[in-house]
Amino acid sequence: MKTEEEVEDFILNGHKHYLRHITIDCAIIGYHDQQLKILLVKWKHLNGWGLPGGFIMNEETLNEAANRILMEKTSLSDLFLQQFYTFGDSFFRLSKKDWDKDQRLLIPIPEDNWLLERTISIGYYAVVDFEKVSISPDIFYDEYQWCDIQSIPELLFDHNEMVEKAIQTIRLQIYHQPIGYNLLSEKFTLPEIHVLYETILGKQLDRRNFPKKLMSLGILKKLDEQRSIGPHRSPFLYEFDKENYEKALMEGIALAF
Amino acid sequence: MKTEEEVEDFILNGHKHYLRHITIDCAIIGYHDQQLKILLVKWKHLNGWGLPGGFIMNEETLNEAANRILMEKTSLSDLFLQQFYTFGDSFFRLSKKDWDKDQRLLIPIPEDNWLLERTISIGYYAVVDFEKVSISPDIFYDEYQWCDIQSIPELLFDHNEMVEKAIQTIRLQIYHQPIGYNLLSEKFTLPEIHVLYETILGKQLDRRNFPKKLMSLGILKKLDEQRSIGPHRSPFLYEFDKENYEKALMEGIALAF
DNA sequence: TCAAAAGTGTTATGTGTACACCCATGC
DNA sequence: GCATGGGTGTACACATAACACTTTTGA
Repeated sequence: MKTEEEVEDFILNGHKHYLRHITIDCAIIGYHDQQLKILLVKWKHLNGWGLPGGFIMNEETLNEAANRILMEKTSLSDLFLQQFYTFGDSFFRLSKKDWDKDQRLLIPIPEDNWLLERTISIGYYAVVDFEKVSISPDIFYDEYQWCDIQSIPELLFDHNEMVEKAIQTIRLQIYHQPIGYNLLSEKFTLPEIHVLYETILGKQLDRRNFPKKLMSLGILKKLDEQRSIGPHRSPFLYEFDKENYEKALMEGIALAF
Repeated sequence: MKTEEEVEDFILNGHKHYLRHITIDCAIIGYHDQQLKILLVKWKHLNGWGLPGGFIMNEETLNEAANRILMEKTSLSDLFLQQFYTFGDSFFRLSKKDWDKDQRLLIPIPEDNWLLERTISIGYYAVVDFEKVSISPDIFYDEYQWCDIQSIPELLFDHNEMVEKAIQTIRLQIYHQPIGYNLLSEKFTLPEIHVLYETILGKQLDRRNFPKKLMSLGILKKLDEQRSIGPHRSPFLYEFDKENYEKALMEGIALAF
């Protein structure tokens, strides 16, 4: 959606192609270099920050919609996307949207437009390498930022609650969901995956116990290669044991409700 | 909704009072006398069984809607209701509803009526004592049954998937959510809560380890009373330690996403 | 030879699991 | 006294957590 005509059509006729009252919002957690960040976008006409989101098309599954929205915002596809909760209880979700009249959209949204109706939002999360993500500008969002997870500002609507719940969920699922597939190269060293898990969990993990745990879960396979990393001892390379990880994933899905 | 006029108004004007495209379906698990059952209703005009459900009113939170729907179907209130997943990916949820033309409703549903639109459904579960539930007949459901959890027939739409996921969730959350508050009288014996947990989990639990676990979680309080149960030793009475259970619940909510 | 980073094993502690015998009650 | 069901404790296996020294590498 780039041109003025497309936006006008979306505002006036979107309700013919998208389901009303339902949105998907994505908590896109970015990891790079021992930092955990979340992708925030600035809503042009609202002058505030929030999560990227969108509507579901008539002939699209939820999963497809979440992937499409993620693709549109980050240009990444085939990520591990996970539904974590559906939000409809907060004060902001109870009434029609009373958006700032001082809208800076190309065309104003008419009163009683479908975009102003009350929405229920389904939350999905993804964990990505934020160095590899290129944000596509969108007509509704004019800025974005990777915001440190520790210092999230006040967000629009109930998006703070969403972020909190997304991070809780990721931390609970990290040993049973393939978080990490998209963050590490195919072969990686123990220290790499170690700091990744430390960063996501927000706490230190013992350097000797950590590989034991991963090995006992059977999701890691030690390779016979080492990586040369300068004036230091060469660490061994590992890869995910796909077969076993799939199995853990199945049990994890049972865990994930 | 009882009279013909009310139904006609619901069909023709419901979209003014309810959110379109979103439903709530309730997996109401019933327990009594070591049996686990699920409440199924027969949809009059579809000639098939499914879960009771309903739409969300314009000014209602999801939680309120789920409670209202449960109240309407079971006449029980103040239950522990828990959202467990939102369903929108199955084949049945992708297209408009192509309901049997041979409708046995009082008035036929017009083509392009809001009730025939595609819906996303938010699943909630509750666990109740099925002996204490009196089902209110509904104009859309003409029969109901408490169906044994082991032998669930083929249900309408994706409701089999919902039931499965609901039971998975309950089993995962049983030690951290106040499942049981509504099933046992205020004071109960160890054997009573023991068979309850065995029934829900579908497996045997060691009679000596089980109380240890509940005690170590701190959710149980032993009382100084015993109950006389005929020609046997009198079992001690217990009650839930409300304060500690609330605390467990808080952590459980974090667990429950 | 030095600095930086990787590798590795043992012990203590707690948690989960398996298991069998005695006690109380009413008939 | 007997049948029925309730109550209790111990031993073992396993997982988790704490902890420090040695090896490799390249400059």
